[in-house]
Amino acid sequence: MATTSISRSAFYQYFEDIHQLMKELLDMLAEEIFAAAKPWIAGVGDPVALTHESLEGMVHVCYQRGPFLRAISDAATTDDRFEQDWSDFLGAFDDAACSRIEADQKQGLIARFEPRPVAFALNRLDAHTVIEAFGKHPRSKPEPVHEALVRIRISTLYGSEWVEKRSSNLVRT
Amino acid sequence: MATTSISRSAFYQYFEDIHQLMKELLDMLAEEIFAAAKPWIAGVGDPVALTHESLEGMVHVCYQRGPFLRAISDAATTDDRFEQDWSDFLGAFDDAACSRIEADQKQGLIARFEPRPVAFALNRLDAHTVIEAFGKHPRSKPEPVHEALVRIRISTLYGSEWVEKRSSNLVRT
DNA sequence: TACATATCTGACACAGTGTCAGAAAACGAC
DNA sequence: GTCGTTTTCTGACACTGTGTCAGATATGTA
Repeated sequence: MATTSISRSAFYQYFEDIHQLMKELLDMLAEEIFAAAKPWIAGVGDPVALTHESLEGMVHVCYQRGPFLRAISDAATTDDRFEQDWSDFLGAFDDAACSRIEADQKQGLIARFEPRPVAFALNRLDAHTVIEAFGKHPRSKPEPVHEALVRIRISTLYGSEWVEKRSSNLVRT
Repeated sequence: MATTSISRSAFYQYFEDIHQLMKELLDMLAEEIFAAAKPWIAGVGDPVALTHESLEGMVHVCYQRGPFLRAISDAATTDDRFEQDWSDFLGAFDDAACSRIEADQKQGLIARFEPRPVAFALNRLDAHTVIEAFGKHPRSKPEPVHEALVRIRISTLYGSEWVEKRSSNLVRT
């Protein structure tokens, strides 16, 4: 508040409390991130390419909004109510990733394993990697982060042979 | 303090401040976790088996100490000094994982990619998966978490073919 | 100008963290 | 036991962050 022109009291006329401020920021960010992740979540076509595309969008949004993302994630550790909101946000991604993995398993594209713990772990991977890499200035460069996330997700889900194939294709074109 | 028999003031005779309390807890936990992770970090032999062993130990320790781990991780988001301590702790793992990946790349066991971002991402994966899975009661079961972390790390580093091979071996024996 | 509505502010209350002088307890010598 | 010394503990205070509220100020309108 010290850096703004209005008083602390005036703030409470626009937001019920700090929790609600963070909640609205989270909702805005969630919308952007879901939109970016949509290709892999709901798209049709080569799932390896869709993974690449979704992670590219997700990394791009998080690179831009890094400090917001970090503030939101930090707030989740101090406010009991907001912790639930943050958990719901990540949980929605877990559900979506789970569904996609199950669908691809039925098509024989992904090996048969319990999807829930792997989806959970991969989502914590993405979330906390971008939070730590982009949350504080100076931020990491987005490209190496994107490449690492793509490599890990594709190796885990579709097989490591697709990682090198894809990168060599990209080099040739 | 309300749940203890001593006063708040007495606490400050044993610890300089809350930061120092968390720091000592972190140091204790770091020792346990480093010891558990040692096989893959510094061991010789089949790296796939060593990965499995290290993650088993790490998951076991974190399952037991989950609430402590979570408290420590949460403290890092509110205390500037402690944030640095936590960052150093994770950074030490990044360095160790980086070295191991580079060594295995020289031996041709791991594909040639930039090791730092992948090591960073895999460590955030492990850390925040166990924190969220084991940090709050009721805790998740450790076995599915371990299996997911093993699957992801082995697929990413040594190739996804080793995941199924290993699990089929384990079924037969 | 006068009234009504919208917006803002200072003062207060309460919780969390750290400090400090002095009280209480433990110990040792006689 | 009773001093004197050292260790340990406590209540009161100071400072910061969060939220509330009555009343002041600004804005719009007839």
